[in-house]
Amino acid sequence: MTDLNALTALADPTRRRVFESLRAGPLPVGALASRLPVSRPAVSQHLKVLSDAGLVTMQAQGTRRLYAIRPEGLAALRAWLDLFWDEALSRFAAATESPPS
Amino acid sequence: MTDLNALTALADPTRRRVFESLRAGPLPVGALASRLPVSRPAVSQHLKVLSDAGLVTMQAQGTRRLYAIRPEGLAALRAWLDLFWDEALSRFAAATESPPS
DNA sequence: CGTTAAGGTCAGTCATGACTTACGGTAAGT
DNA sequence: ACTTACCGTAAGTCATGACTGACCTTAACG
Repeated sequence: MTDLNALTALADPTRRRVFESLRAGPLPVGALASRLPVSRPAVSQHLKVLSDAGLVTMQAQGTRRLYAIRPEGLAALRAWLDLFWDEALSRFAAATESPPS
Repeated sequence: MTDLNALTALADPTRRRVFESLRAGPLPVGALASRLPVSRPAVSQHLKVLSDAGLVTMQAQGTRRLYAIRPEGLAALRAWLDLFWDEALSRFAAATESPPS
């Protein structure tokens, strides 16, 4: 079984919100927590999971920690999805060449 | 927050194995259960979740139920991923046009 | 019809993990 | 040095959900 830790990391709704909040650009932990309905430690823990999954990067600025999205972390997941996607396309192509009798 | 039930459905490891086992072609529940380290009821429940997420289809054959992959169920997830992917590409393109001073 | 094969559903158990409060550590401001 | 802002970690609580065994239904086969 392929292990896609990016997938399990993004499965949690609030963690996905953290990830999506980073789309507009890097943010410190406090700013993230203020936008979300959970406490700051919770956000910290989510960021750790995302970081371990290679989905975000951290850059310290004094006591602030700027977190940013790391799109390459999605590569494996994308490739896995394309596996099924391409298969569907080839099946469709085969069906087009020899239509059902 | 975008709700991607396909993502949460595929987050579970054994459920992902069920889904992957269907890549070779449609299979009845029993055949799936025999290949996996869980009981048949467990597989049934996983198939229900996958079905609710639009990831598999069911076709009855007597008392047998043939389950097959439904690739369109992955469309929303793929589109969501491409959101971040394209953003990364455009950022890279922008950085190429105006390199950091 | 009885029997067997195939599979969905129920009820209950158990572990994983998301969350909070409390605490400790570090950097900047006065 | 004291204080304040910012953040990570520890410990503990609680709910979600994955799994199993038992039960029931439906269809094919003798």
